Amino acid sequence: MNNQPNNKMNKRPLIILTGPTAVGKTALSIKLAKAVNGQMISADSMQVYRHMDIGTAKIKPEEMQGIPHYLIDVLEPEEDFNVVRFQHMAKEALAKIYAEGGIPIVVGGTGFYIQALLYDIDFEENDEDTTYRQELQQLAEAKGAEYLHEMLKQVDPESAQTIHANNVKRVIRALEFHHQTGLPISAHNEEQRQKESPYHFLYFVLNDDRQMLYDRIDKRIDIMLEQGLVDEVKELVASGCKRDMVSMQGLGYKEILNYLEGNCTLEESVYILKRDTRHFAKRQLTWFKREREVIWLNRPDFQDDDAILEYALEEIRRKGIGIPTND
RNA sequence: GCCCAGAUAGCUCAGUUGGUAGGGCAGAGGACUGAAAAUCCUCGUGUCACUGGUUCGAUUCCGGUUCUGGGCA
Repeated sequence: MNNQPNNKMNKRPLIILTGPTAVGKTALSIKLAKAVNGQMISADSMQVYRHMDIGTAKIKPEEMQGIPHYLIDVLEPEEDFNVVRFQHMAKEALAKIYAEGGIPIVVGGTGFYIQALLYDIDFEENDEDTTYRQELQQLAEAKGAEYLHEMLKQVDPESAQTIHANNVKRVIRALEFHHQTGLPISAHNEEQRQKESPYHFLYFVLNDDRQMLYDRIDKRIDIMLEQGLVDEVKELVASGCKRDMVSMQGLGYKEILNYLEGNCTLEESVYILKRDTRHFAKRQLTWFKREREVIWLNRPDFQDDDAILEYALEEIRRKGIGIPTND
């Protein structure tokens, strides 16, 4: 029955539990970890930051129920965070979990990070010298997006074709990549796309009816406000956080910041926050839809979380990932 | 009760010097390989309130009706 090549049997197990924001990943992840002897690795670009609890809907220590969580509360809001850093830290966590004989569960909604870890994408490490990037940024501001896109056309016409001129961030990265390696990023990406995962994995995506999801997002934001989101942002500002920091790009932070700076009323900023969070959820779903080998867990198909868990456990057993039984 | 102004896409409005209409927002779809909770792309037919009339033809002009604002008694 098992016609997988032998090397696959040597791959280490990895369980991913993701889905759009506010779908209920955290609660399910705890149940899953308990059933599987799992340990959490957070794939969330904002929950890494300390002092950002309410706006990121971060899991509370008591909710962890003793299950180790990696990559939560490990950086100060002033620090930069990105995929490469995530990849490093996540790999370290993986090593520890494997050493202890646990099963890693990657939980979080940042699809790009999950992909980077799952397929061990090579980002062609270079020193964190960002001067060229800054130069390009200034160039874009001074001469316009088209100008940069023209530059890209010269060195990497293929990328120029796929990357829209208005998408300045990606045009800059493509130029930077070429500047650092002398190679077109298009070729590099194509190469990475072929990669097979080094893990024996299961990729679960928890989803819900769209309207349900949107209602839950609205409700969750109202709760965040009640819990003191505005004060949380005020404190961050008081401790020196500025809007150009990576952490302050998080939903809930940049909008409230806008209100605190007097650019709009609180009501307006909450309206925008809800709307942009909905848009974000949609973008997350678009990402997961095109990922390979994904197992969808659609809430309307199940009675409750326990039913979802049962189904997920079945899949895990079928995949042959060891579930130690305590009974 | 009278006068005035409106009634056009889910919301908010523009427009048609009469030839059945379009922005913004919402919403939907997509891209993404060192900012990713970021960044970017694509998608708009709706009894133009209802009803008579004028007209080859009315959402557009005229009359009436209903509703919504505002004003006057």
